Amino acid sequence: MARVSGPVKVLLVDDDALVRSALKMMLDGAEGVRVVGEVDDGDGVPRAVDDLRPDVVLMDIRMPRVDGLTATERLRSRPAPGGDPPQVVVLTTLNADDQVLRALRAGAAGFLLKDTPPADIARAVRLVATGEAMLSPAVTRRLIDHVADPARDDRRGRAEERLTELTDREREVAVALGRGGSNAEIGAELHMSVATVKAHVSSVLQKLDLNNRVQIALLAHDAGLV
Amino acid sequence: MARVSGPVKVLLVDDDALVRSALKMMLDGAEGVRVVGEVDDGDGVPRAVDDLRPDVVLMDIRMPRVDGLTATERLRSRPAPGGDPPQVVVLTTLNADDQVLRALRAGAAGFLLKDTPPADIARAVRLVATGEAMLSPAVTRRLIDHVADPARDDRRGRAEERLTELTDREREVAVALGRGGSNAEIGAELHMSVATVKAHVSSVLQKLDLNNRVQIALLAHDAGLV
DNA sequence: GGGCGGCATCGTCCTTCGTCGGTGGTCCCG
DNA sequence: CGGGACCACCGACGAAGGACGATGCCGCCC
Repeated sequence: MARVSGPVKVLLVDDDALVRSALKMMLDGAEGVRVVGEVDDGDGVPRAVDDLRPDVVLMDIRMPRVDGLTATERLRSRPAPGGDPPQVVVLTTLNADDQVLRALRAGAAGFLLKDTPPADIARAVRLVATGEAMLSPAVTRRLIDHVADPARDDRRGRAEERLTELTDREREVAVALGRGGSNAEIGAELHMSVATVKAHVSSVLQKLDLNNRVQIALLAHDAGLV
Repeated sequence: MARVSGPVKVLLVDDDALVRSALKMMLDGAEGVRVVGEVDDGDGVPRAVDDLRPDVVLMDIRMPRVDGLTATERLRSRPAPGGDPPQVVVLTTLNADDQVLRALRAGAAGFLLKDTPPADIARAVRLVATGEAMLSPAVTRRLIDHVADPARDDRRGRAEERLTELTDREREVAVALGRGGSNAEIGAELHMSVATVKAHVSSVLQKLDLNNRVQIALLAHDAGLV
């Protein structure tokens, strides 16, 4: 994250020469940004990065040989031959949930759709160079929907609520069960005989209206007690 | 999400009169935005929303009586007395992970830090009115780090990987187990005898080096196969 | 074709789980 | 004080789970 001064060095990765030249023109016209190289496929990225040391890589997804997501994963996870790996901004036309997530998990700091106005692309490049992040509004929307995930959230809410009807000891047993322990292991951990563990387990089953220990374990997980 | 034409109607919520008037001046000077009201605390929001029908609420977090997050939760979850509830953009000075998440889960479509340039605030207001979303770059960064969650992610990666060494049938059994089924139920579901289910379970236990069915169920969950 | 390895299927046998009943302890209420 | 409700604890026993071995089926490779 140690950027010094001077313009942000950018590497363009896109299989379409027209797109590349448009981006180059646009970015070189912008303040504080300079295009230092271009590559026409994901497989050329590592080499270009080593040679040119860009601060930011502007990466297309769809490319013939190695796609942009794979290239991003490789780039961000490799042993960094001298300094941090460059930041990656993915630039694509399509906005699919799994692609966004995969890109961000791979370490991308930006995800822009190709309808992004030129000024914003330049701005995104400068931003990610400082360690911050920028997404297209529609992508932001998707990401928010993903983390908000009402389904998961109220699963957890309900699970927590149900666990409150348990006694302390029962809850401890339930949590230990959530780690996958056998009755014997739980007994050892909580200093009680196997018979007692069973009694607690039975009580939990009855109170929560469940059929077997697996369901207790899953519930404990949903409640986030593991 | 049915916005018609005309300027976006905005309600300001902030306990500081100075901040409100600054925002009002700034927004009324901007294209396509009009401030239709101001409130000095979260408790006044429902009333103002009913009276003024804003498209967007610009909400501070820290307020004396009812804070902005609580107000957002109430606003977005109530039975919508006529049309969709307005979109909420949270506007605050501090960028804490739990606050961001809570706001977004409550239904906020924007989260801006108070150092956001005026033009961007107006822009964010127009954007969220159309159903998209906007976050400050630093907030985006946090959110990305949250979803990327290396810990969870490679738990899942490893779980998936380990499950590949199973045969199809074994994997089916593992998934059914992940739903909390007994051997008898699994057998009925997959048309095989209890003895066969047990054989598959045993095989899975051995291949994955686990001790009991609970651990299989948890692994299946980590892998996201439920 | 014979032999070999992997898979799905099942029955047998021991281990673990879960149910049932019971003890002692605390607290509270009439 | 006597009873009732709740809790933690335990033993015994039938039911489910899990280990093991066996069978038949396929595809593969000398």
